[in-house]
Amino acid sequence: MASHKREHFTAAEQQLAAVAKALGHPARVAIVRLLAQRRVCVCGELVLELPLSQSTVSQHLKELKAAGLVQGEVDGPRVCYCLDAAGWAVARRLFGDLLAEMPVAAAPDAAGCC
Amino acid sequence: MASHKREHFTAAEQQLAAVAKALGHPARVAIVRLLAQRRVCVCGELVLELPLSQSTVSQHLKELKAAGLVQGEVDGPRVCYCLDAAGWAVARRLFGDLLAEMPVAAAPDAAGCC
DNA sequence: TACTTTTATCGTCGATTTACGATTGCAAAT
DNA sequence: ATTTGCAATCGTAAATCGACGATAAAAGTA
Repeated sequence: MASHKREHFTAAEQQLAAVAKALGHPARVAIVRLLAQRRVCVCGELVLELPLSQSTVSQHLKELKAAGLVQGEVDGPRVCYCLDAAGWAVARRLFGDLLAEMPVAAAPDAAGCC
Repeated sequence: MASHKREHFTAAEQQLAAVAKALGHPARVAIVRLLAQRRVCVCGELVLELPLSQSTVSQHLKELKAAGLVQGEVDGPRVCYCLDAAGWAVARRLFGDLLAEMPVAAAPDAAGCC
């Protein structure tokens, strides 16, 4: 249906893109995994585990916070970072909805494009 | 570049980041959804559905192809794009593995960070 | 107060992304 | 062979990203 161009993308598309973008860097994937394993929690410990400088890690944490995947609470002189369960619930829903629309490789070749 | 702390990131982390990055733009999310709905299939039709120029859409398709989520087969003068089921299977596994590590909001507050 | 520790922010740099119009290439039709 | 139509690529410009060192801010300690 050759309709007119859409002014914007849907809210779900933009939210999903935002979360996916936050996970679109190996360092940020590594950070959330480290936080999930509870092996580390404080920014300084993350720096020790990652091949990045302190300022770069802090920047990645800022982006993960902006995406709602991580939250940090001040604990004295340091900051304790942990995963935001609510944010991950949203991410689960968004990715789940998208993947539900996508093809399953039931048929081996299954291309059958057009 | 001058990184000398630990090893780099795992293969899974890099693969996941690559797929997430490909989905990290609303236009690319919209494209795969349009392809999934089978409403459109050809580049030109995608252009009509999106608020982007032909060259920009082609560029997004190229990135989705590079990420293994889309494949295009030449069909006469036009190109028929379709989702790559194998690529989506990989994406499912990568995201599934990551989400399996992430917290579920079972416990309401559950922060209990440190 | 002064000092230390920890993290956030600033400023900068190069690389990449995003977008576009214009051009090229390719396959079918004339 | 020429024309037509669609898609990929080129070239370019603005914006963003990713990284770093340096510096500031905040909190505890001496």
